[in-house]
Amino acid sequence: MACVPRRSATAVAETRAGVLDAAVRRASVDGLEGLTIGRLADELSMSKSGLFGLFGSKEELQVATFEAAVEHFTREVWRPVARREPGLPRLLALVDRWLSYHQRRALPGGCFVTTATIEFDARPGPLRDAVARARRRMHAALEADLRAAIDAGDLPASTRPADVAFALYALASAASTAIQLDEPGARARARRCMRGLLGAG
Amino acid sequence: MACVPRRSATAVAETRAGVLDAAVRRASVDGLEGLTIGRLADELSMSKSGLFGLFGSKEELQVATFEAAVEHFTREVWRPVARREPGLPRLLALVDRWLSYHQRRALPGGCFVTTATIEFDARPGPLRDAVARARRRMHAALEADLRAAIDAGDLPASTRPADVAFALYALASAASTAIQLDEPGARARARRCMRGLLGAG
DNA sequence: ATACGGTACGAACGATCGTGCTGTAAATCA
DNA sequence: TGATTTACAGCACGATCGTTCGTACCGTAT
Repeated sequence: MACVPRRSATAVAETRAGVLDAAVRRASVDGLEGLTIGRLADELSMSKSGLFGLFGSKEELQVATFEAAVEHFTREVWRPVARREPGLPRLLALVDRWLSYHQRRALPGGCFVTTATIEFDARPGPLRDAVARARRRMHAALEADLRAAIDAGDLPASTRPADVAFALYALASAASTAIQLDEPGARARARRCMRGLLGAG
Repeated sequence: MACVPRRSATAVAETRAGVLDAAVRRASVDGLEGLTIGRLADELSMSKSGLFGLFGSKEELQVATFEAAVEHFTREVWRPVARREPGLPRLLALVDRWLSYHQRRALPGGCFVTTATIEFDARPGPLRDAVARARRRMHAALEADLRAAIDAGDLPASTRPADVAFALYALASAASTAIQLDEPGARARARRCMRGLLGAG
C-alpha cells in the first residue's frame, strides 16, 4: 500500500483511518473483544507495535473503533435523509434507509452498534459509557422527529415518543439479526412492523 | 462441595451441572467467546484439564453452555406459564414473566440467548446453528399462541402471527439491553409496547 | 478377583495475547 | 540548517489461551 517509511501529517491520518476501517469491519463480525492487534496488524501489513502506538492501549483502540462505526452508521443511514422534512416523512425514509443498511450488509457482521451494546451493557467501563451515550443520542433524534410528527398531526396526540423510539430501535436491531441468520422475508417483516408503529400501511 | 475423589454417576452429573451453571452465569456477562476454561476452572477449584476433559473442546463447552442457558430460560419463563390457557391469556402472562426475568437479573449479564445470537449470527459453525435453532423454536411457540388468540377472536383476523412474534422477541431483547444500561422505566416501556402489540392497554 | 472406562489431576506444549523497550528515519520547528 | 519530535519497525516480555500428555484413582462389568 504505502512504502514503509512515510509520515506526513496526512499520511498518518490515512493510516489511522485505514486501521479503523479494517477494525470496524472485523469487529462487526467478531465483536470488539474479538478484535486483536496482532491480526489487525497482519491484515494491514503493519507491525503490532506500530499499530499499538497509534492508540496507546487496546481499550482506546476499541473506543476509537466504536466511534468510527457510529460515524459510519450516521453517514450511511442518518445523513442521507437529513434533508427530508422533519417528522413523519423523514422517519419513513429513515426506516427504509436503516433496513437497507442491514440488508445490503454494509458491514459484514450486521449492526455494529447493537453488537457492541450487547457486548458491553453488563461491563462497566469506557466502552459501556460510549455505547450508552450513542444509544441516548439515537433515541433523542428519533424522539425529536416523533414529536414533530405529532405536532404536525401525522401521529395521534396520544403517541408516546419515547415508547415508539424504543420500539423502532428494537425492531431495527432485531432485523439485523434476522438478516444475518438468513431468515426469509426478514427485511419486509421488519418494515411492516416499523411502518405500523408510524401509522402507515 | 464434594470431597475431591469421587466419581459415581450422580457425582459426575453434579460436577457437570455445576460447571454449566457457572459457565452460564459468566458467559451472560462476557459472552460465550469470553468464556475461558482456565478462569472457569479456577472459580470452581478444578483443574483446567479436568474441566476440559468433561467437554472435549471449548466449542463443545460453548454449545453445552448455550443449551443450558436455553434450558434456564425455558424453566424460568416458559414453564411457569405453560399451564395457562393457550392464546392471549398465556401470551400476556408470558410477557410479564419474560420482562421480570430480565428485571430481576436472573442472569447477571442480561438475556443470554440474545447475547449469544448477536455474537454468532455472522460466524458459521455449530454455535450459529444452535442459536438459529433456538430462535426458530421460540418463534414457533409464540406464533402458535398468536394463532390460538386469533382463532379465539382475541386478536383481529388480519394479525400476522409471524410479524407479531418477531416484534415481541425484538422488544424483549431490547428490554434486556435497556435494563442492563439502567435506563429508567425500561421495563414499563417494554411492557406497554408488548401489550400494545397484543391489543391490550 | 481382575480388567477396563472415564474422571480428574499436575505439568507442559506451542501459539497468541497486550504491552513495553530501543532504534531509525522522516516530518516539523527553531 | 540543526534540533526535536514522532510514526513506525523489530524484538522481547510475562501472562494466558486451548490442548495434550502421563498418571492415578474410583466405579462397574467381567
